[in-house]
Amino acid sequence: MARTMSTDRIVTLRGDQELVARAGDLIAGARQEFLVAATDPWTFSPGVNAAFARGKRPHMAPGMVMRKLYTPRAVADAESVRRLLKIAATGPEVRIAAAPLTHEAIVLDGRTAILAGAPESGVRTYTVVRTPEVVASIRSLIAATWETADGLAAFSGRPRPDLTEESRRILRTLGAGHTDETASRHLGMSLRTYRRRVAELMETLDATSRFQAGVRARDLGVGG
Amino acid sequence: MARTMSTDRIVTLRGDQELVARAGDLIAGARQEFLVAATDPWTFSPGVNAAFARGKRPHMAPGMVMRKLYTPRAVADAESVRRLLKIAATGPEVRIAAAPLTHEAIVLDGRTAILAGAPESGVRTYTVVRTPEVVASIRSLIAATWETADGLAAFSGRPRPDLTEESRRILRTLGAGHTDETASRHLGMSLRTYRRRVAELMETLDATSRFQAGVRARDLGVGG
DNA sequence: CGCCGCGTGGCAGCAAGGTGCCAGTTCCGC
DNA sequence: GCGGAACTGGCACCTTGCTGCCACGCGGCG
Repeated sequence: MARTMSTDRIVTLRGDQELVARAGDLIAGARQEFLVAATDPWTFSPGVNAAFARGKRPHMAPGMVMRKLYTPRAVADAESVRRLLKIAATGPEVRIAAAPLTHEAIVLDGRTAILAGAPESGVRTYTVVRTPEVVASIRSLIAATWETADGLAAFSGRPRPDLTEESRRILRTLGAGHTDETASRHLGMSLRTYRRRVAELMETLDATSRFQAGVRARDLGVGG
Repeated sequence: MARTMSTDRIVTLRGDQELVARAGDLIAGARQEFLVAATDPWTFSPGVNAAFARGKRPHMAPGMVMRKLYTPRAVADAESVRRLLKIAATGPEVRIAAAPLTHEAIVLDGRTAILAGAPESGVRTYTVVRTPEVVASIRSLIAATWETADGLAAFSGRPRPDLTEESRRILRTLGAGHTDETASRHLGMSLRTYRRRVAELMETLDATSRFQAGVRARDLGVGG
């Protein structure tokens, strides 16, 4: 029958100090998975960065999944993008969701969720949840948003390579799924030259496999 | 200081009957907003439809926002799409998120969340949450997923393939530009199995080259 | 128990992709 | 005309990707 949860499964903390004091070790103790969803990397700063400063930082162990999901606000200017790229360089994956994430959320190892609430009379509140169903739901929703979010690359202001008409034609034949053999004949050039073109294209697309090249090409709007 | 939530703010219900008995009025009582995130319209059926059958159905009042968010599985075949279109015709907005929503969630008027958990010994459990921060977070995440989800119109044509989590992982490693060798090791499977998976994936993507598969994968929002 | 179906992994062999090398051609500018 | 840079295509060789075949292990099922 209906069963009320034990009270320690959900706790509200008031202010950053209390967050650090009560949840710092929790955050640092993440082992397999560390998910963050927030508007930008500075939202949590007052509290979480204070914790991080004391070494209470989740360790980037091998096999650890560390994902940070932000809103477009996090890439509003070039400076912000640079800071994000620096974050990404230290290990975590970073993506930008199209929609605003008004409430920051952290999920630790799929077992604990830390949810930021609106400030009450100037003091930020944080809710620590351990109820399995609730944490699983939040984790699932973050995963869904993550899935449709763009990688940082789309925002790093990397100038999109300007492709010649021939390059576009080659990308189209590649996208058509032909073999190099038939594609080259179709384009009226030798196999050798065709492959040379493809190699050059992959260079400009910064791709190391044809699959990756396909993804990148699609991002540029060609290939389909 | 730390404050433990009052115990009635989070309750776990066991089984559909209990859901109907204890939360039926809650669901029917939604006035401004009714959000559902689930894999497909039939996941909740045993419990919620039973409640609906007794007239405990949220009323489509003017000004009421009623949104139903499903996964690609909900539009896996033409029959399912038809049923969804019928649902949409009665009022609610329906969208399809690219990613799997493994845990069903309902949010009522931004004040109450009902989260489905995994069945325990055959009995489905539902967790009713009223903690404001938790509900607000879940609502925000559903909104973010909703924002990037596609309308039903995009699917009334051909059904988009329903990819498993493993498939997504494989597409991501492909998109990362690894060789099969390193990719398979990274995913902890043999080279042979990895290639088998890739072959299967290319089949479902209807691609004849890896480049083409990359393009198709990008169209589905995975691989980057 | 044996038998099945099923998923996995190793191996072999082939197909496809990728590249260094060199010869031939074209198109400059001197 | 001459030399050289730039581009092309053929050849050879290697890597990578792809798949058929078979063996092994595992969980039902009679």
